[in-house]
Parts: sequence; C-alpha cells; structure tokens
Amino acid sequence: MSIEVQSLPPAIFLMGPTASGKTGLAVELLQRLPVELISVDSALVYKGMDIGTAKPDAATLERAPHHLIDILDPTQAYSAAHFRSDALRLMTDITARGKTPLLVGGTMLYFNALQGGLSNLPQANPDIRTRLDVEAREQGWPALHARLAKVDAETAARLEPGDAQRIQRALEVWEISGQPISALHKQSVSEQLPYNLLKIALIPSDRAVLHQRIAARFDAMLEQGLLREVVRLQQEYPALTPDTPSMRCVGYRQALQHLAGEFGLTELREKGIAATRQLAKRQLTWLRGMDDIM
RNA sequence: AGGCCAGUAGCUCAAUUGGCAGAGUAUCGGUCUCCAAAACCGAGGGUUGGGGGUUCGAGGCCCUCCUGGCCUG
Repeated sequence: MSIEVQSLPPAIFLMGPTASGKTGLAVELLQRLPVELISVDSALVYKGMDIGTAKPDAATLERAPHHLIDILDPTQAYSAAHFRSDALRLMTDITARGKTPLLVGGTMLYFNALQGGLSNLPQANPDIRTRLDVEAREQGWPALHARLAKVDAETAARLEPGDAQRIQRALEVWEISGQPISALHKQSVSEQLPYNLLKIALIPSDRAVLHQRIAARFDAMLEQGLLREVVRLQQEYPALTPDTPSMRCVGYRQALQHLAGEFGLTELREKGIAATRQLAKRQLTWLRGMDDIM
C-alpha cells in the first residue's frame, strides 16, 4: 500500500442484496465507530414510500440518521449522477467533521458510479425522452437502434435492438451534444475517489434462506399496510403512474396494478415476491463482479 | 351412481388431418456510464395423469384406471 493511498481519508462501503440485514449492521457500526451513514438506495430517497421500501423506521432513523433518505417527492426523478454528486458532497462534509462516511445500501450502480466515476455526459432531457418514446411506439425500438447505428456504430453494436433505455440514452446524448456517447465515454473519466475504501458485502450463504426472508418480509409489508400506503400516495400525488420512476420500485408497481384490478391479492403476493427475488439476484450478480470485497 | 368436460415445463396455456412437444411466466446465469428496486440478453427445465392397445409413427384415436370440475339423480 503506497503512502499516497494511506494518506487518503477512510470510507466504508456496506453492500448487500435486499433483506440481507444491512441496516442492522450499519446501526451497530454507528454505535462503535465515529461514522455517519449515507444511504445508497434508489428507493429510500422517496418521501412517503416507507413500508414497501423496508425503510428503517422513525425510531431507528432517530437513533441512526441516514443521509439521502426522504430527499425527494415520489413524482421526482433521481439518478446515478445525482447520487454521485450528493454523496461526494456529503463525504467531504463528513470527513471535515472528523468522521468516516459509511455508505450503506443495495443500489450497486450507485456504488459503482461513486467509486469508478461517470463520464461527463449531458443531463437527461425529459422532452427528448418523451419524443423518443413516441417515435418508438410508432416505429419500434429496433428502428431507433438502426438510427443509432448510423451516428454511433460502436454503441449500436454493443446494444441489443430491444434495449429501449440505453438506445434512448445514446440517442439523447447524440441529439444534445452532437457527439456519439461512445466518444464521450472515452474522452472524460472522472478522477479516482479520493478515499481509502473498505468494502464489505453481506452475501447470504444460502439462496433458499434469502428467498424465505424475502417472502416473509413481503407478507409483513402487506400486513403493515403496503396497499394503504400506495392508495395514500395516489391520493397525494395524482400524477403518479406505473411508469413514474418511483412507482417502478419492487412492490409498488405490483400494488398499483392490483389496485387497478389487473390481478388479485394472491397474485400480488406472488409477483411482489418474485420481483424482489429478481432484484436480489441482480444485486448478487453485481457483487460477484466487484473487487476488494471483504 | 350415471353423463359431460378437463389433465402437456414449478404456474397459466399452445401444438392444423395422427408427422421433430412450444410460448408466456417463474427459476438460474449474465450485461450495466444521468430511469438501475430500471431495462435488456442467454440457459436449463417434459415418461404430455398411470397402464394397455391400434399404427411405419400417438399429446391428439380405442380400452381401462386415477384426479379435478360441471350437470343429472
């Protein structure tokens, strides 16, 4: 380990799939170490989404405050870039206070963007996205993929013709900047994270046990009033639809569909649990590919 | 008790006249640069309820048994 690395301030990553016990461990570490907690979670940012996100309860948050929880209305959008910017600012502040940032959560893209950096790309543009969505409805995403191939063959070759989100993003970047996203990726690389990282992953030893915990937790959410929470959100924010980013969260999307009469309670339970298992699987895939994990 | 309908992948269902058993979903694996609890890609998975028969060949036809549903008594 070089002197340069040792001189960097410390920061801790505490990662793990949903229902792996991250919050409990984070609270415990807080009691023993001079740390401040930063949530790394694309769902916990939303106010009013408490039950379905398994947000730490009020008493826990009182005892163990988390940054980046309850910072947005459910009508708003967040992103990896927003997170990176917010987290870097908070880490600087925490370090200046003589504390160590403890980043805890399950949104692996956010951890990845924080550590590895993001290229300097134009911001998302809702108007362009809406227009591209309309065009895709008329022509199909493969047609837009073909359009992308004309201006950015490299990215088109990398993406599947059905990969709506990434085709849309690549076309959006092209329209705003006049440059292929592949070229921008090569140009600008944000600097290394100026912290000496300790990365901890909570990886369940047995998938079957994780599946049991997921099922039990979803049942508990239903008992605690997940459906009431979603009804209340709909009343408070009539603009919410199943396509709103916040409502794409596991459990909320299925609850909206159930409330719209698409299926019954039994199916809601099955679909909610399955969606959570799939989330956990993707989180574990990320973790398998990460280096330096304890 | 009799009559009718159904039984095919974990689940919901396709399969022309008897002609290579398939989809969706789930599960598993992977991809991931401003939506990521998102989006996308791939793979495995079958004694077609059991047994017998006809046929070159049966998920589909015949016999029989089992299971479920509906109708009649």
